Amino acid sequence: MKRNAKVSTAVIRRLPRYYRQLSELQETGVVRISSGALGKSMGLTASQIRQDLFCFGEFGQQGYGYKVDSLKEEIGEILGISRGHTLIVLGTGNLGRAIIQNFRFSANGFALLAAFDVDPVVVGSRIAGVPVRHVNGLEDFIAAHRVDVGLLTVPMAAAQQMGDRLMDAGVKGIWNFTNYELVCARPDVVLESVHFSDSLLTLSYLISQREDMEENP
Amino acid sequence: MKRNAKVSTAVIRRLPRYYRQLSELQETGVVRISSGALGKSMGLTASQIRQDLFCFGEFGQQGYGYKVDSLKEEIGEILGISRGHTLIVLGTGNLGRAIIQNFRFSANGFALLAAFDVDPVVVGSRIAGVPVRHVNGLEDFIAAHRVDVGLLTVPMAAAQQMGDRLMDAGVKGIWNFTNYELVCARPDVVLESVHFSDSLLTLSYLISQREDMEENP
DNA sequence: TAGATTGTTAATCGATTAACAATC
DNA sequence: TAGATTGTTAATCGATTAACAATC
Repeated sequence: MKRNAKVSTAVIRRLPRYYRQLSELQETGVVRISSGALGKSMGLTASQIRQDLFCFGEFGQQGYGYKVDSLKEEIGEILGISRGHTLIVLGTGNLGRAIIQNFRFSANGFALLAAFDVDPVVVGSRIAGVPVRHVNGLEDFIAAHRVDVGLLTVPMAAAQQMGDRLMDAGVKGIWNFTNYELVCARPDVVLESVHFSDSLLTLSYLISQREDMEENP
Repeated sequence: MKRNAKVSTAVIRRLPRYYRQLSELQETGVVRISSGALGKSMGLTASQIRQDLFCFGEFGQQGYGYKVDSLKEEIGEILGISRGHTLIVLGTGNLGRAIIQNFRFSANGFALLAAFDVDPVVVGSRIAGVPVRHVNGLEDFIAAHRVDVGLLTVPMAAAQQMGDRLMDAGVKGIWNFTNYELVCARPDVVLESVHFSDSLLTLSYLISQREDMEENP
């Protein structure tokens, strides 16, 4: 790795896309790829890709391009996939349960240690092998284990309170799936939110534009 | 509305956030807000907010600010919330089921008409009141009803095929929750993807940066 | 070698910020 | 009225694109 100084969020947000695209190329059996071809497959320019990678070092060979395997590996390293990150899930409602059962945490370098809930019916059980504990024991658990991230799938009304407890207990990041705009005062905690409704409303806007265009062409 | 000519995606992505923030202010009983205060609560500058709104018209009053109610209403209108959009869900696995049961479609101006699956066990049943039909009848259903959006929660391997069927059947947009990078050749169809792993990997990167900083301060 | 493609600097473009007259 | 805050244009900043020497 090279300069790294102040990588823009635009670049950071593209890194996972590169990683995903390279994984798909790898599965398809593609061994090498040029910045031009990679860009075309992702809707980016060759320049942009070379500029993005330039933030982190030199990963290609002149006249040849990039080896899919090793570029994927390098980007995975940059993303911290091999750092052994851990997380816990707060809230085992439909969404929490779905994520626990479906999401390939290990493919993203995360180990899911436990889930937490208040419902006595689920506390003590396991979901896809993951033990469900009572939220009362949250702080003790975090103190006893290294927990990097807390995933929030609690009801909106409980989001801020649970987020605060996670931050106070010392997690490094919060992955927020509630539709609540979490307030995070601590500069040492990273907040990443997945807002389904933001996504759907964006789609709604774009569709509405098309509808208008069809009316007044 | 005023000029509207070429609104950048950066602005479009902020519109749902404005809408969400204004909704929260409304619930808190806030009646008026200035661009400065709204910006502060969202981590934006006053200038940026005024510039964003300027794309669509004049919604405030000099010396006063914006009425929370009416600004929310206006932005909702821009987003197309009152257009009576409709959607169907493809795939009633854990994630599809969770979204059907939890997501407030109507709060975002969408009506969920039906879900589709191949599993004979669920076909014919209802999930949260939504009828589950067999995928074989997909095209007939879309031909018979107005379906604006197809939500994809099918297995990754089926994503492209189902996406193509939706596009061929004439939906205006696809809301993709699979981790597959859908290829959308049609310029008249809008593609919006929610990639959980992109989000987690971004978080992973940012956490890793903090970890490095703590090692070499 | 010749052709291809990178790494990297410079030029362009677009988005954000600043400024301020208009006006509530 | 005086103070506040908008709408809107101009200035700045940052991200994307272009260009090209280096080199595989």
